[in-house]
Amino acid sequence: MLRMSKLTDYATLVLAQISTSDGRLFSAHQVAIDTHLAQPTVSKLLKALVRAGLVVSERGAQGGYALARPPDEISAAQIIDALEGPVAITTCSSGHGLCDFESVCRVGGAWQRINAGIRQALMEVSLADLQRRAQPLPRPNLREALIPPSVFQ
Amino acid sequence: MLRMSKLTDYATLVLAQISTSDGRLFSAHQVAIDTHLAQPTVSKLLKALVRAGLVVSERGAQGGYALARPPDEISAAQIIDALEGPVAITTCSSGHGLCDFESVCRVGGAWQRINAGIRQALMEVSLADLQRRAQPLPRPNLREALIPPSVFQ
DNA sequence: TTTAATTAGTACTAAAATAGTCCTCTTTAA
DNA sequence: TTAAAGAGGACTATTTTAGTACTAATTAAA
Repeated sequence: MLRMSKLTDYATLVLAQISTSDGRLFSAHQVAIDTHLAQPTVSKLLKALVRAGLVVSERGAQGGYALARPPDEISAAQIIDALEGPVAITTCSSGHGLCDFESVCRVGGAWQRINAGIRQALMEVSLADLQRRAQPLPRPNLREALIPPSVFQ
Repeated sequence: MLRMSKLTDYATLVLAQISTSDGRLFSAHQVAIDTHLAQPTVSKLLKALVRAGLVVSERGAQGGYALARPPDEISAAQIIDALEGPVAITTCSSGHGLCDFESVCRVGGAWQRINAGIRQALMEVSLADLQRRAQPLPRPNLREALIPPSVFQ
């Protein structure tokens, strides 16, 4: 189904929520209220987003979270990576030649190259884009992604 | 992780294998041997591919499977759909407004539109493309997918 | 007409991934 | 000193996915 996990979807909501800050920090508690997500889930998401560097945190009373940089400098690919690790549509595309079927595989790296194309397109979509309703998003050119480099030289 | 299931990956191998036919039918048994996949798995895949109309079958002794049409008329999107149902990267993007968070959702249909862009790109990639090693693949233009239709009128 | 090869359909089981929660520790403002 | 926060990790339950098995239907050929 080529799907993203629910948590990544939630993370987008969380990021969009804290992007509305006027400079103050958002506590996980407040974000949970605003997004209607359960607080433990929100905490988990925010911790992952901090680890990925998309969000900064301050500990202690009056602590909380804020975006690490403006919404137009946070890409959809980074959001997905933060929650799920690098985008990879097949087992072998995330691996390093560990595929059992390599000797008989007739589809070579095609899915990997498709994956790279999608990933590149997702890098060009920002959180700001995601928040803009009915706004343009890049459509990956997967066919181009399969053209061997020599064609361009 | 935006991933495809293993079975979809296998299905690509299976399709590539039967595309080598010189007109004869491939039995599930033979495909299993050629691809090094377990036969029950191959059977399951082929049944799904028949149901999706990508492959045709003949029952009975000497029966077997063949591609329903040439490899360049079978798209990557169709292969994924056959095994996993329509591509949808988030729960809400596959649904029909059943999302619990709709009232507070600040990201509207952005992921859905990204999904549509990826899907469109995958429709432009054929089985023949997947078999060609190091060949071009369309890269979806997701940014364009987010442009509201009015912009084009 | 019988048999063997072969697909169709469905149900089931086991394994893996995902979602969600909880607990303990650390930090910091009041 | 206390209470409000985040950090880190462990754990459980649920859902999804992969894989297998069984039975029925179909057809060529002996």
